[in-house]
Amino acid sequence: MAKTIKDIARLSGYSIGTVSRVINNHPDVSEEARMKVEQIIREQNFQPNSNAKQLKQQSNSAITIIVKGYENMFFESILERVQAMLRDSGEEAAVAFLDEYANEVQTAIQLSAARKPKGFIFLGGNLEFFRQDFEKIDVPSVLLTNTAEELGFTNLSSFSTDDAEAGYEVIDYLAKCGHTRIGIIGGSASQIGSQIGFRRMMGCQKAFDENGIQFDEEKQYEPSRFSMSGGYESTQKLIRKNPDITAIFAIGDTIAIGAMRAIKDMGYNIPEDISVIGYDGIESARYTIPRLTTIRQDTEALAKKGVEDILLRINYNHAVTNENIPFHMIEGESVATLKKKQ
Amino acid sequence: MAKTIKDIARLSGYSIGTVSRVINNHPDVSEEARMKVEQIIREQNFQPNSNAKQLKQQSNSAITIIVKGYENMFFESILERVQAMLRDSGEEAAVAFLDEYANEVQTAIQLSAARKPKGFIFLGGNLEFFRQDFEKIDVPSVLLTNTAEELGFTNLSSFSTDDAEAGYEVIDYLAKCGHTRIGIIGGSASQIGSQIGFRRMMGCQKAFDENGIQFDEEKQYEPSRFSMSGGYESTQKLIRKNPDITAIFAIGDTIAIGAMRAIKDMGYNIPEDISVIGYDGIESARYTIPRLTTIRQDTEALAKKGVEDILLRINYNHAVTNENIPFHMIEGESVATLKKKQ
DNA sequence: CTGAAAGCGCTTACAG
DNA sequence: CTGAAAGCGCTTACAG
Repeated sequence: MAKTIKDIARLSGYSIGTVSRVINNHPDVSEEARMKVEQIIREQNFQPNSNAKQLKQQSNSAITIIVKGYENMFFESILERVQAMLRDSGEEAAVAFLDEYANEVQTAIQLSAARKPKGFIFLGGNLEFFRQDFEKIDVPSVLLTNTAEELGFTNLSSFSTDDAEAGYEVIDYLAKCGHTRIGIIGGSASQIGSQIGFRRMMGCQKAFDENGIQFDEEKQYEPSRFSMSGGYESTQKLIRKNPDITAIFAIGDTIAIGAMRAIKDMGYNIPEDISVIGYDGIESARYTIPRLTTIRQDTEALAKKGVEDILLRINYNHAVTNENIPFHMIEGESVATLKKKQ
Repeated sequence: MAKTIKDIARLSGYSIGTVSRVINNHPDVSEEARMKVEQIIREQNFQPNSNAKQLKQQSNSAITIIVKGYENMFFESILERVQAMLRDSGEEAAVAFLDEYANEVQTAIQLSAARKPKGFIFLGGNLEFFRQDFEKIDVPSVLLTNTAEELGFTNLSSFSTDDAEAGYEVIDYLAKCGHTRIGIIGGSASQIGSQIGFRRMMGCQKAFDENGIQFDEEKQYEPSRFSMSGGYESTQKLIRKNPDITAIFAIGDTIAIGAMRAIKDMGYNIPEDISVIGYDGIESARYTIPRLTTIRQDTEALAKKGVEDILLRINYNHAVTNENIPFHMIEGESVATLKKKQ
């Protein structure tokens, strides 16, 4: 049978009020009482009931990590890091996996009502959902891999990669390698600026323009879920529409891995016939055959800064931060340099 | 401001007792009252306070999922499924990632004292740790991917694949394909029967014997963490020790993916020079180039049965179950059939 | 079928 | 410094 604060009170000879004060390190307890109560607590191996405590304090349950997408290996690696860091700080972490297209803010609102989490960490997020409903959330939150700066919420920090800049770099790199017939897969570019994919596309467009390359979104872009099967299918569609394509930019490594397999299954070689470039820099990308060329997002920094920021804001009255984390391109073996046409 | 059951009572014109009965689907409520109360709940977007509920019901905090290993993609896929199923049942899930070699039972004991979880789901586990300390855990628990049958705990179910049988099938398959110089990587075979790797090895040994194939563990086996980098390194070691090897059995797909990359980097082709066969049947294995031949563990069944079992045992007095889930081999493109020597 | 009331284990003004 | 007591939001016998 679990002990309660009442048992400790009885055993120690003090009241439950005093026991509670000892447990919560209140200053106004005599040294004598503190010693005695602590001894009994140790003897009885007593642990306060967190339900009662939280009910009374109107406080809050575990920090909740909301992961958008079941099959996105990039988020999985961040999740593992975030949970481990939270754990090292003595914070429990609840996790909710959501469909990639689900409304993560609605989910957070529901969880808020039911369990009052201390805070939320979003792995991926659609800014439109935040704009609509995030005001209903009043606990410190962090958005990872997308920037929330433009929203201006005072309880939402964000750490992300400069997606436009990275998108620019990818296309510019392909152009410098001599590619002019380039396809892009992944995300849903049509969304009005709220999605990761959109910002990456903006950067791409700039690089197309600067390099004088034609890009017909209708024809050379194919949306895709952030999954291997999504990448596989959208690549098939893209190549059927554009049989003369020489390079594909998959805006997520998970998508890229599906793309590579599709290219192979359609009888082409990578990179001889079609080059592939990814985005994220997940561990798997270092083991594909051929190795994937990709943009490496700094997972450790993303996780570390996100966790530090939320812990600080949960415990103190710190202001939010919106920060871009540097990225860099990793050259693998999946991009070919084309001969210049004379 | 969050609504309480009191607000719903006031707004609906019924008492809080009746509201509570509606929420908990008690039978003795008039249809009329049920409709009215449910309508108000919907209108107000009311969520019961789980702290109060759990306090009253003397129940406990979230079901905790303990994942052994940070980089094992097989566990990641089960984790996502388990969390989603728990969520659909209205159960919150806390997650703790541990190092592959950490003591998961000690971790569970610590978490028990601090938060009294309703139950534990272990993704992977070392039977030796369970034997030593699991008696200290008194909540319903489930071990996934390893069998706990021999331990006889009355609060620990287990669902797993018949590892010995599957190991046997792998080696027998390679033998039938004409392979006689076979290497095995992954796990730590030397452990005394407690580890997954050991049971798989037992099955392998049987197949070696039946097929009259030599297997010198010292020379043809290489331990490895369940990670891509682990697979990469152990494959390098194995091939250096056995340059004439024609097939490698990696006892986890994550390991196998590392192995394939290592083989390639050493200048060999798969499967022409060296065949590779994996274990688990993770999604990534369907996208490798070449596609990985592997043993598919039934992830959905593992997750589904594990969750159903723990929910039943949390709420009722059901007995534990120890069940083997059927597996099957998926033939990919990573195993070559050798010409019979005359 | 419904309401009034006790009580889950805790925290925290309040009074002394 | 300490105790008695109210109350957090819920569930559930009990009485009607």
